[in-house]
Amino acid sequence: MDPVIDRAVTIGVEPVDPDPAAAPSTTRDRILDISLELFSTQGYDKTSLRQIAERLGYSKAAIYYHFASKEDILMALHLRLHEFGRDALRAVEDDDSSPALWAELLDQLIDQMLTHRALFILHERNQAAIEELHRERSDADHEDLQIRFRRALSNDAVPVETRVRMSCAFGAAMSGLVLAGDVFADVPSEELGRMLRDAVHALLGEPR
Amino acid sequence: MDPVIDRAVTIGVEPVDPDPAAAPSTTRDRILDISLELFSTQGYDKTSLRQIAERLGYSKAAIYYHFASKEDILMALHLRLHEFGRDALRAVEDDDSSPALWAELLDQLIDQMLTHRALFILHERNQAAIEELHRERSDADHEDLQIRFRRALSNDAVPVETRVRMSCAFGAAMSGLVLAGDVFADVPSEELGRMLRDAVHALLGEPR
DNA sequence: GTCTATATAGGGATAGAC
DNA sequence: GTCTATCCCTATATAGAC
Repeated sequence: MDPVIDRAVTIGVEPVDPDPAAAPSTTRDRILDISLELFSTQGYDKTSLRQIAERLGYSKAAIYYHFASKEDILMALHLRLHEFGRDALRAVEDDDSSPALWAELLDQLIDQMLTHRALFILHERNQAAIEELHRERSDADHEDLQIRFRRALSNDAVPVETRVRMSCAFGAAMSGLVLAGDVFADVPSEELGRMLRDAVHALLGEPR
Repeated sequence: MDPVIDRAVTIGVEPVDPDPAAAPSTTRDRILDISLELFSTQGYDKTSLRQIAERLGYSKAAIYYHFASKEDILMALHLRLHEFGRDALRAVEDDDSSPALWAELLDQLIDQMLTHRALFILHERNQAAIEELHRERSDADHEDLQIRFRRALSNDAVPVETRVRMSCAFGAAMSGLVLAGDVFADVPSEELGRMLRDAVHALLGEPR
């Protein structure tokens, strides 16, 4: 039984950061944190394992004890986000994708975005790499958030005008990630969150 | 005088597609079109020159006759977008970034986005690579659109609430690119454009 | 649990024949 | 204007010592 295989294969979602105040203790978590930072700033493809290893203080090969591949690191980070999104997504059910529910969903998503900004930026800036992830591994029951969002926007029971509005509301909520880099960095999170929710409701509030 | 160097260095913006109906005649244009397709679907980093050469029907090295590097291909595509954006950007001046002007700017941008969808998706999905482009080459007078947008959003003369709204409006206008892949593909462009403009004006129209 | 050393492949890029 | 052949480098990943 090679312990390397034993651990590396285990990339399930572990409880995310039991104590956020404490610095990451385990090597595995440190790898994830360093990777998150590098991936979200330089991009996944431009970041090499050598670079991660340098920051880690260990050798490159050490990473392979904790992760079976570079992609597995990305996958672990992706699952983190997925975990946060799952709660928010419970609200929106397949048969009822009303604007009201959508607004509720976005409210929660805005909170998640503001508290886990780096994680969202990672996804925003590395869409190609993330999609590649899904293409290769039809990962059992792990159904992607993006797919479920798209399904909601495809629901023919809802008029197109409304669905476009829903899409716009999503774009508005996430707009901080795309264009504005750190433009609104010094605006307190609560305040920014309020403004974003206002915008979302301006788009979805009165269905007309 | 090596003709290779002579041409490869010339990556200026040439008149984009004089006759859109005709298939691209020059090899250079074919390279750009193939690259645009591959870059925007698979991502810039995941696309190799070998792959482009295959589709082209030529050998890998042939590409180097037309472009000095892989990055130069991306740069040429980036300049295409830049050209389209320049017109729209003439409206928004540095000293006056009012919501009204911003709305006007977005109206034009929505049109550009709908007619040059692939080009926008390329930028949306390869932000990391594009930024790398700017980091290396401080390309003379070529000032990036993104930077100018950010400057407008940083203008302290405008209250934060308004600026966040402007950011949201931008996100709403571009929302089709991010989440929805081809969800609204069968909605006619004019109709979709109208809906998007509606959303933008809902966010910026009545300042409160 | 971490390291060294190494294998292997694929990438971008060059030189020069045709 | 296009192609072949080749170089060189860096990246991921493996084997196995400590």
